[in-house]
Amino acid sequence: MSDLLYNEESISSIIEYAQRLENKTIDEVNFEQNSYKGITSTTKNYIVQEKKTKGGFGQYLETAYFGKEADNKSQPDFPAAKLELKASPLKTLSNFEVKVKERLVLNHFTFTDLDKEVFNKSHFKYKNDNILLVFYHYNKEQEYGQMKVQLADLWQCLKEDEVQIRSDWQTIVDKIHAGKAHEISEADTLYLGACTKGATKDTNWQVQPHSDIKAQGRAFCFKLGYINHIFQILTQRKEHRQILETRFLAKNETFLEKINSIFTPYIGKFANEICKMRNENYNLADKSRYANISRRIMGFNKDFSNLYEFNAADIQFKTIRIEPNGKCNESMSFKNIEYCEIVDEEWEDSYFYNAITSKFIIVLFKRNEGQDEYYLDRVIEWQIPVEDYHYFEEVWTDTKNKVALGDYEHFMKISDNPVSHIRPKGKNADDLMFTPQGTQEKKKCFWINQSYIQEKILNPIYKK
DNA sequence: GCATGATCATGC
DNA sequence: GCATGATCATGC
Repeated sequence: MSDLLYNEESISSIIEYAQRLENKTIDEVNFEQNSYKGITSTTKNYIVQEKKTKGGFGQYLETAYFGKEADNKSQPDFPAAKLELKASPLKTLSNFEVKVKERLVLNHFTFTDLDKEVFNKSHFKYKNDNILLVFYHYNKEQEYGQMKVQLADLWQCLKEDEVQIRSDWQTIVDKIHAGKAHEISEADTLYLGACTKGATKDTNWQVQPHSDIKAQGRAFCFKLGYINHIFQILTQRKEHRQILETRFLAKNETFLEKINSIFTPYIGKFANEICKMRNENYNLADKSRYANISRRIMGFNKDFSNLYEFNAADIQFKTIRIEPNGKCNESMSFKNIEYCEIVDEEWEDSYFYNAITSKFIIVLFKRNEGQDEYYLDRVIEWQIPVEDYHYFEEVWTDTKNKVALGDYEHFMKISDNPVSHIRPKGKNADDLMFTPQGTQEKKKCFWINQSYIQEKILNPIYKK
């Protein structure tokens, strides 16, 4: 007890101790501190680093730095301070932007236990009220003690985002109450998710209280978009910047309510009329003009980073044009594939998985028979049905495998899969991106098939 | 008519 | 300069 370099009962003492790691590695700081105290050897039983596993850094942090026994207890890691310790790996993209690599897995639960809980006395709240997040640069070539820590700070999810976290928690519990634990999806919720565990996914089947159907065991997690948002917020607070702190929603207001109120004045108006009303330029040469009108109405900057809730929930904001017969002509594109990234990703931590399990808000512009111009028809919410995820996974896995093999010519086509395909998406055919092989290839991205958008989004609304 | 490849204004 | 969110153009 007494040889700890921090006070176990004090959140601020533990955080101060954790922040000594910032911009350093665990081994560096341990060495400095041991030298200072004149300690030449240690009796602490550090984890032997044989094989790097998921969670390995977190265990090393807990034992080698905080001097604790790694355990699986259901209480927070620092019980006296009611503080949970979590390590979150970072990665650096090809444009040098630093992003969180994986969603953050929190406590596991059984459906039977969770069925009986109320939020205020929930195990989730008990364990995750105060989380000390340690963000570190994951590098598979390095030992845990050599990986650089970038940021360590406290995140109090209920203090920051109580309404949404409560609502997400309740959404998950309500599915258990309804005997639908087997239908739980990460797309049901915005910040807090209920995720399956990758490795044991196919064997971990559990009973649920209100149905005989077995369901995959799950854990709470901060969805990838939310943990990235937390990382941005904490980084900005550290730099005393406050860009992201403006809330989009009033308390208890839903996205759809807020969005409908913003769009109401423009419903039924043609695109050029909307621009006139808003004193904006209407440029027919702009291929994204409908999307740009929608985004300007919302008051976004490009990546939502001025709108707290959009950023936190990683909302997919899309605009579709609909023809007089109720059809759309185009597939839907996503970000370019980072060839160097995808080969190291796992499906459930990939950008594309994150996108398809996010909420979609879709602005629909429509054209009637005899009209040349599209008018703003409505704004809808949508999410991809969980039973279709495996199709997206097939396309993603096929793409990852082909990139790993250096085959950039035979990605899946629109006719190869009912939901998704790969297509070019660059400035032109000379717009290239580096590959793991060190070569450069045409920029391409995942697309959701036009036929799938037609069937799942448009037919339910426009089919006569 | 549709699948596929190519392209472009915008905003940061 | 570049990613984004799309639409356009071509050829079968």
